[in-house]
Amino acid sequence: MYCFFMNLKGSLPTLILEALSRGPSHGYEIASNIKRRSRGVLDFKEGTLYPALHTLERDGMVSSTSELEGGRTRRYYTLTDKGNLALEKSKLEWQRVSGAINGLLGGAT
Amino acid sequence: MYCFFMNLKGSLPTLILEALSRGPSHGYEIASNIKRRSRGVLDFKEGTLYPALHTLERDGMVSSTSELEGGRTRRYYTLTDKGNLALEKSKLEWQRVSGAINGLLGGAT
DNA sequence: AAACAATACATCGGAACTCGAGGCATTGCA
DNA sequence: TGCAATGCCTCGAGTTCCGATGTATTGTTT
Repeated sequence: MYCFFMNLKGSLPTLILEALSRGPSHGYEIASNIKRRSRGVLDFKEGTLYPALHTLERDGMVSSTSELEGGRTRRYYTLTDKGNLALEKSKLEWQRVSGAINGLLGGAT
Repeated sequence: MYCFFMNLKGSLPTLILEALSRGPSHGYEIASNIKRRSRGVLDFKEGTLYPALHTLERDGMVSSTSELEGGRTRRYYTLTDKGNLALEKSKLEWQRVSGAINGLLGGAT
């Protein structure tokens, strides 16, 4: 049964920032939170998530500290002011674009 | 001012099929209709549109006939039954995914 | 008449996003 | 002992999209 993916390229950075706006977190936790809170609809893989986190840090959207907890290495990410600003902008952009698509797919003229 | 693109990878084929569900049309007209009906928010370029149309035809979602009108060559595309089915599926998928993102960006738990 | 925008098609290279596969290591449960 | 879950990472491949470029006609403006 043919169906387009609707990958929503570019939504992951925004979703990561949104997750971090609730407080510092680490990669694995961010991914599982997005999956859980979307009831499994949004399920980004590790090969996508970690590079995205690195890019966000490179661009100053998040900062990170590596910590050792219970034998496991965790890299905790924190939202920066710049990242918070980008989050707000991206939320508006999402509303703008998804609203437009809804208008077309919903049947508006 | 940093802001993520929200390219919405994969939405163009669905938008094309939706445009064709209103009747046969040609590439240039499909693009301008999407732009006009979305009030400029959705503005896919030619380098994106024409390859997408070719892929849709290759996959049997649309069929085309080349016609000469007023000196201009126009390739008219028509939605096939397969394309119509894919459109319905993709609409549901869009609601599923965009709804999930709305849930996260809107502040739901 | 010349210049230009709009219409109309197409292809190509590069950038960006995502996945799958693979690698490495620890904890905890069966 | 084996296996799932946790936790990090990288690499290659596929897909989408844009910008640039090319070709050609129509209609408007200067």
